[in-house]
Amino acid sequence: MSRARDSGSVEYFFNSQSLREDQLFQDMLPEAVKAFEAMKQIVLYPEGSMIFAEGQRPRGVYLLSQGRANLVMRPKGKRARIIRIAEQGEMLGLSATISGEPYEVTAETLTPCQVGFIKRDDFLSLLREQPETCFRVAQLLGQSIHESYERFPLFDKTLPASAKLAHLILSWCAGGEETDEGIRLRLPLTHEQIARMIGTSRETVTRAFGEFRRKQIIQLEGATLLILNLAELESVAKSCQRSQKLSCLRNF
Amino acid sequence: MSRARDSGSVEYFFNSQSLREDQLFQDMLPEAVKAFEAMKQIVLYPEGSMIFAEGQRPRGVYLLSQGRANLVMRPKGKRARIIRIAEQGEMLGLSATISGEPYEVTAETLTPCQVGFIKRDDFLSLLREQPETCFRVAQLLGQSIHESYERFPLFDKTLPASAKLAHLILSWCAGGEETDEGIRLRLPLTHEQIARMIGTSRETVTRAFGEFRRKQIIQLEGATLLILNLAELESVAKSCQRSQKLSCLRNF
DNA sequence: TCCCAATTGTGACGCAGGTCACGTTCGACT
DNA sequence: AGTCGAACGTGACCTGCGTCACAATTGGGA
Repeated sequence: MSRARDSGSVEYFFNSQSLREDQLFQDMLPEAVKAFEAMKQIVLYPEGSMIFAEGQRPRGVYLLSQGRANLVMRPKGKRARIIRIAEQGEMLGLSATISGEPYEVTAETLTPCQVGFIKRDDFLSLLREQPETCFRVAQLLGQSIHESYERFPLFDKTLPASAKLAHLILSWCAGGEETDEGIRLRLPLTHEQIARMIGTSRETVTRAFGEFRRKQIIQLEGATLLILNLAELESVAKSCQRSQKLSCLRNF
Repeated sequence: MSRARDSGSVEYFFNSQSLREDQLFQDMLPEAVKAFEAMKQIVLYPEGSMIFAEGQRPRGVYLLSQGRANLVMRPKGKRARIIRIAEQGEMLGLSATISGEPYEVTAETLTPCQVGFIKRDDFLSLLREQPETCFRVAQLLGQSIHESYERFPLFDKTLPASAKLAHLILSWCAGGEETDEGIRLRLPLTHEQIARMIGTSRETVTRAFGEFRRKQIIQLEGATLLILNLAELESVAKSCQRSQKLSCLRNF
């Protein structure tokens, strides 16, 4: 598929900090880790295949050990909304597996993926046998809730599209590389994908990028993004929607 | 404040099913419940006061035993967005208390409230002592994640306002009373509050209600809402945004 | 090297809905 | 019953952005 947007060892910056397998293993007793590994079975998925779909009864948790996957919601009849892009090391389907509710999102592989799978029953009984692990999982779920609230502005209708794009870019900065010109980072996403992450159209994303470039806020060279004016970007992100121009004028 | 919108024994239908104290107690060992109760301290909040604010380091969990509270996010400089209205019996601040992340939302009392409070350290050590409770809490968090994804359409910009209102109304139906005319339920919210739940303006809510009434989908008498045509309401909720009229016409 | 499909860039147009400005109705309290 | 503030109802206007259409790049494979 496509141009060389994802060639090489791309590192994503805006992935989940919490739902990572290593987050779970850290602090875990060695034998717990061993039991965990023992019940894990490895499955390979080709690019573009579906790991699970929203609405399905939860079969268990998936550990994305290799590859990258899209987490989307598809309100029927509409373009799928990208909730998040999951990177290697993440656990998928955790909340559904624990609560027994259906999977909330659909996971589709963006690259060939190697995935570890643990059946729901096995996972639950492991949690009951290992209170430490169970506690850790509860913490991870709590963090994951926190992260979804942080993503909230991206879904907020009342923000103008440029503010949402600014928000998204800012969320990537953490993983960027500081230079004396500004923060430099790789941007291995098409405008189309970005549009589906912030709930807008491809053209609007293109135009917003153009506007940022004109304002010297960012600079683009291929898939490399250079943030020249972080402060201004932050102010755009906050820009509290519609111009109050009119109200101001009226005061005269 | 206000007209008699909330006089009498109002029952809300669209509250959380998962973050309820009784959900937690169910299946809990009697002594666990007792330990739980023992560390709970009761606090009274007058109407309009704040229980906790988004961004604050978590002090502990709050059990809303009497009264009603607003959970809002306030992107600074903008009208607060109502995430959910919490009813008596709900636990607030659970995910933040467990994960240690700051509270994600602000909780403000809409009526005088009686609230039980458990300090974070106490709560955490209780979870470590009682694996059963810990497991139960993890399940509740999972369910709570599921519920937030269900609320997702309300935040989706691409849906027209009327569809989001329809969604919201549908989420109330579960608690309604079946009659031969349709589902009857109390609607103790102002248009302004509803607007802030679906991210639109007060006027738009008023107009959407008017449209539903004209189409004989609903009927309003004071704060009582009668749903005449459930099927039509569902179809409005799904109405997949912008009219494709133009594209259709072009086919000829 | 050339070609081609996938991306990016840009203008034109239309409309949903935010905002303002009013008028109307409701219900609580005196 | 009269008053008054809150909530509801409605028209006018304007803007952001979705959509369509088409041009200009870009980079990987033949």
